[in-house]
Amino acid sequence: MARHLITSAIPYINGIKHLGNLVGSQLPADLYARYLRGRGNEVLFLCATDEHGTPAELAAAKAGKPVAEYCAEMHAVQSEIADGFRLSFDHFGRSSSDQNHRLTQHFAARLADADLIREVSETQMYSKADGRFLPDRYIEGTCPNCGFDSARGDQCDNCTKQLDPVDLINPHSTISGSTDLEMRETKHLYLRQSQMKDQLEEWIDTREGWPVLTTSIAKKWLNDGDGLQDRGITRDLDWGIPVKRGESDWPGMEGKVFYVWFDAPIEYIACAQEWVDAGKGADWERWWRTDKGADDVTYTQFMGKDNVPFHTLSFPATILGSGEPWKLVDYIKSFNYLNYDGGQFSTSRGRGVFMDQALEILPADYWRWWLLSHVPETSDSEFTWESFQSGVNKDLADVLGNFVSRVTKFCRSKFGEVVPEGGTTAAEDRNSTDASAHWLFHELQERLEAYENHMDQIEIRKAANELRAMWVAGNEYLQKAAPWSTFKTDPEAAAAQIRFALNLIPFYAVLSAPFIPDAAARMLVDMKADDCAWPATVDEALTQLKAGHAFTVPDVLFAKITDEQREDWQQRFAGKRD
RNA sequence: GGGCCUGUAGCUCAAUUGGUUAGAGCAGAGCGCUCAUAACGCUUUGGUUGGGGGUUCGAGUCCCUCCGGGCCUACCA
Repeated sequence: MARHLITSAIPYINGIKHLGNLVGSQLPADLYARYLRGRGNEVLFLCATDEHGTPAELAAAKAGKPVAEYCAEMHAVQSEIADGFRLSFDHFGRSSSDQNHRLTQHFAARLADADLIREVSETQMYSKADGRFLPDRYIEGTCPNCGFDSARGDQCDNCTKQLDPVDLINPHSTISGSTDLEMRETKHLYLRQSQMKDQLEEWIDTREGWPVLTTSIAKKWLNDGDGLQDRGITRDLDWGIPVKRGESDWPGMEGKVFYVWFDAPIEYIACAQEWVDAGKGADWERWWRTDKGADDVTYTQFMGKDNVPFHTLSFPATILGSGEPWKLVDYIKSFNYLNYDGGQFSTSRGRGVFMDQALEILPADYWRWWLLSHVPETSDSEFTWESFQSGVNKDLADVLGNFVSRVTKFCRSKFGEVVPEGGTTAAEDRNSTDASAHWLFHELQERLEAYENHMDQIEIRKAANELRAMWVAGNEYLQKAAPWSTFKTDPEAAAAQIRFALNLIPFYAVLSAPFIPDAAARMLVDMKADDCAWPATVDEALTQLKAGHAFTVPDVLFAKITDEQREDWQQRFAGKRD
């Protein structure tokens, strides 16, 4: 039994995430975790909320709440929604946890001891009215290059020229609108990533089979311009992890906190500690310390492409630089973006479907299936209501749901709600004469192998295609075998055909559970087969339900999305979130 | 500006990394079935692989060029 550590990029705290965020890391990570657990592996699947930084402070202020209280509330909200989507985290932690405070300060001390941190004095824009230093993009003004009047301090959205906030004409704070700004001197800690460039590059170069998206972004940062740059890891904020060198004060750094991108990945480790402290596990070090049992752990990270530089460079620099035997990531699965109906999902403009709204209108399985079968693996992909409706109705309702319905109802009407006796199926006896059953049998063997291979490789779309093809094969079998006409002349043979077909239901349920866990669970419950495990072989799996085994005809597994619903939702989610 | 990715059937995507006649699903058309959620199955229409040029016995795949889309560019996270 192999051991797998899986982390999803941690979602930012300042609001409910949209479907694009969900499909870019948490959902595929959950699919993989469920699959590996299903196959009997030991899995630790961690996620958390990313709670520090300027946007969190501003969101809290807007909500009129202390930032700690705001974050606690939003964590609870995000946690509940994650449950709603059946995201099977072993623990959903918080980057603001005590554990992360201590660990982040510990890493900073180790890096300082290794001479990988330097102090830099610099000037930054300070807003007196806001009482805070402002990140460049929170300053707006007129672009000195093109005259655009809402250019941000980091870049002009109109002419794309990179700017410095002092270049702006008539700069003002986007928070208060105040023009009372000044450049103030401040001191910050920088992680000397440039010192580690060769080490990081060698590590990247020796990773095998990583997605092009992952390695190309990493190489770009390593070699662009003057190479990998040192990175500021502290900020002048109130809310965050206080800058300390381990447990000691850091002279000159009073009142400052670590930058979120320094402490957020460390939360992956701290989260395992939270998991133990919450009483859910016994030993976090055997997952994270290669000197304490994590040698045989396979660690896989999931994230959107915007997170790649931090996971391929900054976080490994932190780990390698510490000189301690922490587990490094083995495989980084990164995703492109999901667009919404011809444009981007937009949190700020309320465009698209947000996770809470999605669950209000349809069960999690609908979203899980469509999103995962259209996950943006090779390029950006697009959500449209037409595609969603047609994908869900066709795949889930017509192909899978209706299969379950037609088999169980036919059985009930001819034999009762019990697996019928008589004849032999191709799974029970390779010498059976049911040619169509033999066809199905071989079809499923091939498809199952392909499905497992794709899931092992985290080729999600391809895996979804194979799974769907197995559902289709069940319908093909029924059409070939036609038990409704067999029954008229040879009820025993029809009984064998139906027994064979009934066995497909728990088989499908187990294989489909990573994609559609709720429907899979209902299928198993109704078939009184909740003890079914991942199939070792197809013939073994298809003889699970023996003659005489009682079951219940399931309710409709997936109601179809009507045209009226689709049009209604299309309108409702086109504009502003209410 | 620079870099990376991308462009394949009406739509969404494949194509074992240069190797037979470019394949699936959806949508469309025809036929069949009547167990089932008006569901299912079979057959079928549909392509100058964005344009042009080149390398090669052979190019969707490699090179050049043009056109379109996207992302990143280090102080949002």
